[in-house]
Amino acid sequence: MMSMNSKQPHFAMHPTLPEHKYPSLHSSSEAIRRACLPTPPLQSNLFASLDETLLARAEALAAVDIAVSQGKSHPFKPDATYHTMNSVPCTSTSTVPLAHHHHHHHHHQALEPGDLLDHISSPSLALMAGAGGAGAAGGGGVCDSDTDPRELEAFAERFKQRRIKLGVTQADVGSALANLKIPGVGSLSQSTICRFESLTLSHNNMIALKPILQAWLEEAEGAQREKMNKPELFNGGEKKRKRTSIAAPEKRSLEAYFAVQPRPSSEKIAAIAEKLDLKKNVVRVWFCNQRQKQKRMKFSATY
DNA sequence: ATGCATGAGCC
DNA sequence: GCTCATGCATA
Repeated sequence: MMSMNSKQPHFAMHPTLPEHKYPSLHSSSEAIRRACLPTPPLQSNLFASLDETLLARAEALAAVDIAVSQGKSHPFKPDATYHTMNSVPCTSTSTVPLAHHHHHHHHHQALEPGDLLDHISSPSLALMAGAGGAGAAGGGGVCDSDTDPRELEAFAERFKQRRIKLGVTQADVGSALANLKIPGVGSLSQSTICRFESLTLSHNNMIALKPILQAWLEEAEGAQREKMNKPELFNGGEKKRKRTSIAAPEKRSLEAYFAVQPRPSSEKIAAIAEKLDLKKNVVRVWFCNQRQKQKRMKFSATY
């Protein structure tokens, strides 16, 4: 039990595993999905022309899309990307939570064919059968059932319901985590709690957060029971970041490009940025976020 | 609930 | 420059 060394400053997911997010079940389709992605290393040269073709087609599609959608041209300067961040770590007050630890495998731009086989080194692949029992040392051990997408989904749902029953908001949960005093665990934002409940996090992220939220839930329910038993004792009771908004027409174009080339080179990003009149960095980040979005559990259709 | 962004760690 | 975890701002 507890294959992953999930403890460490925070929770370090796959420690030394070379790659691979989806443990067992759907690893195959995941692998297939990735395998379908183009862009092997050498592609730059060999496929340069092909790429251009694809790009052109995407552009054409996008152009048509834009033209047809509405005569409306750029409603405003999308380039208004303010990095207006005052370098001051304003909210850092309680934001010293789980640092980001990634092991980070790197399929670079190429996807290892080994994806299909890498499960041979999977950590908790062993016994998946007895999923039911799930002794799961509540402490933090990660047993097989913890990596089962269905179990995660079920837990997320139970979590939300019990959280609501406790009359606690997502934001409350996030800040309350810091009181758990779990080494390496600080607070989390409402966003993250929300994403956990809606499964819009990566599979690994879900696995890492589950034990923490489970610990909070158990403690919160325990505390409430305490109150129930002794009601008498406990009665009563810089500049901000501006979010860039990409207009619908531009967004449709980006999606068209993405469908053809999810990982455009720096040059292509620049070209796209110019055509859409967006800042290059905005376009780059958009692609990054789009890729990340594809990896969210919810969209990892495989089970 | 979700779009755009930052930053860490790695290549 | 990428991935990944995460968050602020906002619809």
